[in-house]
Amino acid sequence: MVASNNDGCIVARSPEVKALGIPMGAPAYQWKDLIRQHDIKIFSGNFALYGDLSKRVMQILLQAAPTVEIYSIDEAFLEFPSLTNEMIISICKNLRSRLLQSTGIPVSIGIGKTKTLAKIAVEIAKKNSEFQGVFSAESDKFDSFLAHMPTSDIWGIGRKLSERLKCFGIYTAKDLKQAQDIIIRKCTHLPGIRTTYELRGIKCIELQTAHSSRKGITASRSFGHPVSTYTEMAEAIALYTTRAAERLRSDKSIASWIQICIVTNYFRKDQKQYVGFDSGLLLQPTAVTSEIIKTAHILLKRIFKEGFIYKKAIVNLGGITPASQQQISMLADIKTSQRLSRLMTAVDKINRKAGRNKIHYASCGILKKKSWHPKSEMLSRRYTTSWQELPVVKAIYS
DNA sequence: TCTGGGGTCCTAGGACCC
DNA sequence: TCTGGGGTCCTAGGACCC
Repeated sequence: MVASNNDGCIVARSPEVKALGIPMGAPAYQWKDLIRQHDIKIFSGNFALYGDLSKRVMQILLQAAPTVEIYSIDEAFLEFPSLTNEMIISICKNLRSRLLQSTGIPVSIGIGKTKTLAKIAVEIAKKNSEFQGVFSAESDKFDSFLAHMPTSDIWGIGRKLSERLKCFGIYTAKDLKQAQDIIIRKCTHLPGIRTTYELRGIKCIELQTAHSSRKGITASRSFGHPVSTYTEMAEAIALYTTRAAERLRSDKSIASWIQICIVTNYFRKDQKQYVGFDSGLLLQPTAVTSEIIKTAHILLKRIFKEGFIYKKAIVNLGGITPASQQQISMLADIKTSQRLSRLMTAVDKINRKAGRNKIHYASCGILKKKSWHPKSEMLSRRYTTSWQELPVVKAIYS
C-alpha cells in the first residue's frame, strides 16, 4: 500500500490489499492489526519516483498516436481516427508489450468510441486477466459487463449522483444507458446527461491536448506535530507559499491574489476548534516568492489566534495569468521587480540542481528539521532521480 | 496517539448594467 | 395605488476526478 502525507491514509492498494477489504482513503492506524497480521508493506508517498516513471511511460504514449491527452499521473487518452476496432486492438497489444519492455510498468488499455466507454473498458481489462490487459467496448461481452456495473463505478458518476439515480430505479450502467433523457436531466443535470450520451457512444467529452495552465494553485499540508505558536505557523505559511510560488513559476505564470487558511484538528472533539481564513490582493501580480510571503504574513497576523492547537495550513494562489502578460503597476519599481524575477530564476536553477530547499527564505525557518514537518517514515528510494538512491545490482559469478 | 493533497466543472443566486 | 424585462459577471458551494 502507499500512504498519504504523514503516513496518515491509505491512498493506493495492491489487488491483494483490496481483497482484504481495506478501503481507499482509510486511515492507516484503524487497520493496524490487519496490516501486521498479513505483513502488508506500506510505503510513504514518493512523488519524485512516481513522477519520473510516469514521464517515461507518457513519452512512449505521446509517440504512439496523433492525439494524446495526459489525463493524470497514471492515465492517458489516445485517439486513433479512422482505424477499425481490430486495427486499434492490435496496435494497443503491441503498445502494451513495448511499455512493459522499456519501462517495466504493466498497463491496462481500454478501447471505446468515447472517453467514458474507454474508461469502463480499461476497468474490465484490469480486473479480468483473460483479456491480457487490453479490452474493447466494441466486444460482444461488453453489454453483460454494463449490466453488472453499479452507476457509481462510471467515470463522472459519484456517490451523490448514483444515490439520486437509485430513486428513479437506475442502478447499473446498463440502466443508465437505456434511461429516458428527461429523467437523467432532471436528477443529474448536464454532467449526468453527458455521461449517458457517452455510454451510448455519442462523443461529448473531447480530448484535451493543449496544456492549459492551472486556474489556481494550492499548497497545503497537515503538520507532523501540532503547531500552536505564531512563529511556527509563520514558518509553515512561508514554506507552503514557497512551494506554491515554485509551481507558479514552473508554469510561467503569475498570481494576483492569495488566500490562506489555518485549521485545528476537527477529529479531536475534545479540543477547541477554529478555522481562520483570509485573502488579499498582492501588491501587483507576481511569481516572486518573497513578495507573496509578505502578503501571506499580513493575512496570517489577521487570522492567527493564540490558544488553539493547529493541525494544518493551506495556501492558495489565484488570479493566475501568463507571466508574459504581466500588467505592471503604475507605482511599481520596474528595475527591482526585474531584478527579483532574475533572482527567482537563479534560485530555481540552483535548487533544481542541488536539491530542493538548498536556497530558501529564512522566514521558512533556519533549522533543518522542524517538529511540524510531515512524517514519511516508510519512504522508498528515489531510484531514478537521485544519485544517492540508485538501485544496487549485485552480480554473482560462479 | 494516529484521520491526504491537488485539481476541474457546474449551478444558483447576488450584484450590477441599461 | 400601481414598481419590468433582459442581460452579464462573479462567487460560493457542491460534486466529481486522480
